[in-house]
Amino acid sequence: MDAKREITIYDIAKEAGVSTATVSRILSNSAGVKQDKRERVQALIEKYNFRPSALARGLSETHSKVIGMLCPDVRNAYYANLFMECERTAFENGYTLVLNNTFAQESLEIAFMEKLLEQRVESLIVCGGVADWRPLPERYAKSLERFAKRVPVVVAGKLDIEPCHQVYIDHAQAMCAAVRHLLTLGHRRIAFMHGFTYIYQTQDKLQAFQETLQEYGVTPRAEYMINAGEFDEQAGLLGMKRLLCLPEPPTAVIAMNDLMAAGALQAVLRLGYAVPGDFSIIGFDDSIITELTEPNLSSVHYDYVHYGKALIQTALCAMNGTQCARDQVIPFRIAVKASCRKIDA
Amino acid sequence: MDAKREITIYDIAKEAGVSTATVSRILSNSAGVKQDKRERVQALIEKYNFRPSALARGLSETHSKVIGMLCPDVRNAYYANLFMECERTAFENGYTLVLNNTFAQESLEIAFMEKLLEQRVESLIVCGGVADWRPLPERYAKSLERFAKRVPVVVAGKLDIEPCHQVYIDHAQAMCAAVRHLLTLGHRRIAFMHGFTYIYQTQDKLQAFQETLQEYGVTPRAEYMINAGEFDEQAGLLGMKRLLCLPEPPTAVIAMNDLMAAGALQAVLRLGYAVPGDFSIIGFDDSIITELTEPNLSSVHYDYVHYGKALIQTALCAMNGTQCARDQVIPFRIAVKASCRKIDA
DNA sequence: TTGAAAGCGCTAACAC
DNA sequence: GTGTTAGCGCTTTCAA
Repeated sequence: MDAKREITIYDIAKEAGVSTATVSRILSNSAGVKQDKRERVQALIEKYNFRPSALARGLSETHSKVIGMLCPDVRNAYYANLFMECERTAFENGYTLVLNNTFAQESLEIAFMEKLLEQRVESLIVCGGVADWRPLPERYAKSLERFAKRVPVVVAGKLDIEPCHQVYIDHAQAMCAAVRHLLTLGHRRIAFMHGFTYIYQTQDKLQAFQETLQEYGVTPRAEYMINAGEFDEQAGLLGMKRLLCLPEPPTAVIAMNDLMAAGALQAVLRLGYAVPGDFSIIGFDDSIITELTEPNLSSVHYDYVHYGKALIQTALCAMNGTQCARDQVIPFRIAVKASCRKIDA
Repeated sequence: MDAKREITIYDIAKEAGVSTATVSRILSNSAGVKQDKRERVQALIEKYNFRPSALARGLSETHSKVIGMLCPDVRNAYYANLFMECERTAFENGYTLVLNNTFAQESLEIAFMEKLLEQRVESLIVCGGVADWRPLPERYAKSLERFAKRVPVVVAGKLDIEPCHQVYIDHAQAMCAAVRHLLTLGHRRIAFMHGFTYIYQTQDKLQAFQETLQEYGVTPRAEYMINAGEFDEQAGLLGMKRLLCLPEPPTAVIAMNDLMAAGALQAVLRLGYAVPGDFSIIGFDDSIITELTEPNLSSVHYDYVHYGKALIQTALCAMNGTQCARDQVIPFRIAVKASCRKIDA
């Protein structure tokens, strides 16, 4: 299995009695090859199950036909969705998408970037991770900047590094919509449960949360804005417990994402309360998680198909030098499910 | 950004006044290069942020340092877990893992296999998808067999294609454990909700389910073995509804996976019953899903770290010709959470 | 310790 | 239409 050399274009050419150029032409399906030769070569290709080496081809054509992608953790449904959709469009365009999980560790992100650079990816898609931190670590910014000088990088999120393209969700607007949704349902005591504040999304949402409330004449209360630390279900559960202990608990809570919303839901149920009977909950991402809990969670929905497509298409454009917008905003909408109810004011 | 040629080893060699061989030696950190040259070259590498082309290197060394992986859908937590762990060990060993989502579509799987072949992956990890079908589609078997003739393929599951290695869970034993767990809790009316029966896991579990019950003097009932079609939460929900309509519903149900278990849980709750008060539910995979529902779902747990490591290590062994077991079984255990309770017989 | 040069497998001028 | 040949960027003998 090991000793045997891979069969090459030379072998095929020789046995078919043609030149390698002819075989190459047939491989790339270019016109101008006599039918008989074409058939003879095809037969040989079948016979030996010959597949041209992408390495050699890439070296020769000086392009790898691969796009790199960085995300903190595909186990997170949000990134899994993005990856899927990106892979789909990349594949449709003849590209391979190589994904790396960075766990939002700066050194790992940089290490993967170096590796992707060596692999001569023709573009890089950065989803979350250190790119979301504010302020941005200097070393990271430098790395990304250097990367962007060689091949286009498009960020799924906001990132003001000059040469990077950005495709993102307007979290402020999204938060605004979520708040309004709850206000419309009659809620006035609304809480926002977030995670670490060094993530720009947290900052944007936090600000929009307060502004929107004020806009509608509701004074934001400090005890209703809680930092749960992490962004997972455990944090959501703990955070919600804290809210429930308040002398005057909120009637509705907005969670930073579905994972935290699911945790919040558990906290409520465990204490014997009902959702949406006693408390309304809404999350962000509208991932599969919203369909797994009872009740199903209302959530801010993004069009992942569109999102993924935009990411890759932007990369494609940038790669072939076509003019394309440096910024793109992905629309969202409130996916109303069963976790929020109308209350009497 | 586009016109500029990538900097090469020649550029470095020239500017440093050494040969490319010397630069190459420095890149691979081989001994026997004078300190001064080494430093000069290093400086240049830094200066230009030079990264050797993996394409050229792969072509020259005739190995790509990449391993391919096929799975139906990373949005499924089970595959996401596997991928993560595989990526980790692959990376630790200097390999890149390229994942493709095949949606369990035969033609897509084959298309991706061809593509990976072209990329000269040094090994292939196949997780689920068409490989789980029984009988195995002939065209697929042929493709896989041809692939395996070139590079080692290791399957995360059972697959009796001669040259493939297998790392899998003993689903029969796992089912047996799940049944015994419920029997021990006093349940006698136990149901099993599965999906399509053309998946070998379904067949194995179904058989073990019946055998184990019989072994313990419980006669399996046809109406307690339901085929819900798909393997998702919707199927679980519908299937559970059917069970609840039975004149004599089961007191416990085993779901094919956590997704279906979550669906079953919803069905129970929506009809006003309690879990585990009125019904006990247990799933398979022990994915994050089990932590998102209330109550948390008991589930059959696999050690994903071990699983992923075994997959890659097997590939690594096979690649360098080291002797290694063709079959490996991954241990499991029952992760007891809150969805099953003891009942009086 | 170092360099020259021959590949690795493919593509794309360029010539016929 | 088809073949010759010069790269693509790196590694690795083989000599020096």
